[in-house]
Formats: sequence, structure tokens, C-alpha cells
Amino acid sequence: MSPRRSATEARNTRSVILDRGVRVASVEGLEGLTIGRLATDLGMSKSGLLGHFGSKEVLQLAVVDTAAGVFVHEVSDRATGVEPGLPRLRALCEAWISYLERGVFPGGCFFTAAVAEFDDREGPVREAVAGMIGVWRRDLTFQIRLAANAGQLPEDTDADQLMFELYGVMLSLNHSLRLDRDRVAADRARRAVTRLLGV
Amino acid sequence: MSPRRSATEARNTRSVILDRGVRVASVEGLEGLTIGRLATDLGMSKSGLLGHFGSKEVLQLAVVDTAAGVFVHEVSDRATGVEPGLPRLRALCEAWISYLERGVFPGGCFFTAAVAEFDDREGPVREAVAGMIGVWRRDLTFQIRLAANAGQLPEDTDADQLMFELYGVMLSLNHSLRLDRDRVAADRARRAVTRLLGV
DNA sequence: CCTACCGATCGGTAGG
DNA sequence: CCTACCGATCGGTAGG
Repeated sequence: MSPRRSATEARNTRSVILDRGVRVASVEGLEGLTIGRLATDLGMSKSGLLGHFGSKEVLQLAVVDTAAGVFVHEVSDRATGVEPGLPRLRALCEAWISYLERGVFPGGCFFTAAVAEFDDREGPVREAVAGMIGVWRRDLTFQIRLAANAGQLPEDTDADQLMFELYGVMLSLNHSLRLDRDRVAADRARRAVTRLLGV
Repeated sequence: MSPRRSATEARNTRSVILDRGVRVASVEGLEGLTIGRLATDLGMSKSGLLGHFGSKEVLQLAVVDTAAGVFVHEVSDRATGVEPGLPRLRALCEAWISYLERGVFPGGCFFTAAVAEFDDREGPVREAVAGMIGVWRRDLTFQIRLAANAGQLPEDTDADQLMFELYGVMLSLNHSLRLDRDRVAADRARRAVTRLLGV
């Protein structure tokens, strides 16, 4: 009954806030994620919620971090056991497609939406988003290079070029899914990946 | 000196508002385009501005329409004189790349940003955006079909699949340009288009 | 974790 | 096209 909770309870409350925050932000955007709305959703006061973060920007950064954790769990981790190089690359692409197809975030790919919203701004939120995407792109490029070195892809493969094109396939998939709920779009994406990586 | 202006002046004011509105919306989003800010930018009162439209939603619809006009002028029209089929398709893709590369809208592709912002909502603004993109996609698919029928592309070309992949190239280009101001991204896009359409 | 506030800004209206 | 206003909501703070 006391308003002061233990550190464990505070951590739990924090993770409940972030869980909800990620879902709201994926639909309404990181700016449309308002403290008042989030607090009302969770049945707490604005100041109670804000106490966990201190400012909206810190909340946004924590939300980006949480979303990154979800992406790693739903995509990267699904390919962890797979042999590095082309098999791993294929597994990553399939996990990526599946992540979009299943609608892991209710508003589509969290990071695609975040880029569209923050690409013109400056500050730590933009940098956090760009940083996460940079890590993901480097992971992909690395697996492409491994595959090329192992002779699983043509020796003269331009890793950055191939990554650029794979990324485009996923952006096109997200676009189609969001715009016209096109259920066959995922198959188009799979066909494009197959063409890019060989059968 | 009188506050009442002629119909001609009103039309002119309206187009000045929309011109500015498109640029602001491409950066801040269609929701971030606020009446107060736009009015201040243009040195007029909120109610004076709102009088031209009646509501924010009508303003947003007019802004989407204006942006569509810019896209048609900067992309579609550039290929008007080119022979239909593969040559026209190539010209459209090059104009599309150039439009992104030149940064026709200060905030990157207006429609890509609008989709990210409105894909989860319902209402006329979402439908207007989806409608414009639908027309553009049909134009592309039509030229692909012409090219395939003329033997300029393989006979068994899947027009929707190829359109999906071309669209992905442009989304990837926009993504790279916005995220890391990558100047070579346009060349990656050109290489990808060449691979998709043949030399 | 709360109530009770703050100034700023939102979309929109009344009335001229 | 304006001034003057409306209620609602924004991020954030004071004080407990």
C-alpha cells in the first residue's frame, strides 16, 4: 500500500513501461509516444512514470534499446546455431522476413518507422537508431564476406552492394505489408532473396 | 490594406501555404505539420490560414495532393517522351533515383515518410497516400508488361515481382541517403536497376 | 509512487 | 484576412 516500492518492483514497473512503450511507439512513432497517454494506459500518473526516466528523451532512448533487444531476439538469435557464411546469411534473411510477416511489432518494423521519423533530426535518439541499424548492416555484410571467401558466393561479390539490395527487399516487404496487407509479399521477398543469394 | 483579398490573391496565398506545407511535412511529418507553426512561418494568423482549408485534415489532404504533383513533375514527366516499354522503364527508374539523389523534398521521399506515418491509421489521408502509390506502382507494372511483351525483358517476367524489387531498390536508396548521407548509394541503386533490367 | 501545478502549444471557433 | 478566445494536452516540476 505504500507508494514507495522496492528496487525489484521498480525494475519490474520499468520493464512493463518499456514493453508497452515499444508497442505504442511502433504504431504512433517515438514522438507520438506521450508520457500522459502511456501513463493512463498503465494506470499510473505521469510523474510516476517519468520518475523512471527523467525526461521523454531518456524514455525514447530506453524504448529504442528495448526494441533493439526484441529485434536481436526475433531475428539475429534465430540464426545463431547456423553455420557461418551463406547458410547463416540465408537463415538471417528468412528470420528477417518472418519477423516482418509475423508482425512482431504491431506497427511494422520499429526501426524503419524510427528512421523515417528521426532521419532529419539531430540528437541521441537519432544516433541510437542509426547505431542499431549500423550494427545490423555490419553483421549482414560480414556474413556476406564470409560466404564470398568460402566460395559460397561469387568471389567478386560486392558485399556492400549485396547488403544494400537485401535491405531493399526487406524495406519493400515492410512497405507492402503495411500499405496493402499483401499476404503474398513475403513470398516475393523470399523469391528476391533466393535470386540474390542463389538457390 | 483591406483584409479581404480577391479570389486570385486567395488562390495564390493557398499555393504559397501548400508549397511551404509540403516542405515542412516532408521533414516533420504530416502530423507534425501544425497550423500554428505554418502560420507563423508565413507571417499570418492561424485562423487566416485555416480559413483556406477548414480543418487540419483537409490541409493534410491538399499537401499530399501537392506532393503528388511534385513527384509527377520530377519523375513521371521526365520519361514522357521516351519510347514505352524498357526504355521508358529505365528512364522512370533513373528519374526516380535522381529525384531521391537531388533531395527534391528536404526531408527525403515525401511518400515513404507518409506511409511510415500513416500506415497504421485509418481515414482519408491514409487512403490518399495509398492511392498515389498505387497509381505509381501500376504505371511501373504497366511498363514492365509492355517491355516483356515486346521481348525487351524475358517473356516469363513476373511484372509484380520485378516492380516489388525495383521499389525495394529505391526504398534502400532513400534509407541510405537519409541515414548516412551516403553519396555512393545512388550508384548502388543504379547498379541494382541495371542488374534487374539488363544492361 | 502520488496530487497539484506550470507555461506552451495543439486544433478549432466566434465574431468581425 | 484579423483578434481573442475555447478546452485539451503536451513535457516537466514542486513537494511530499
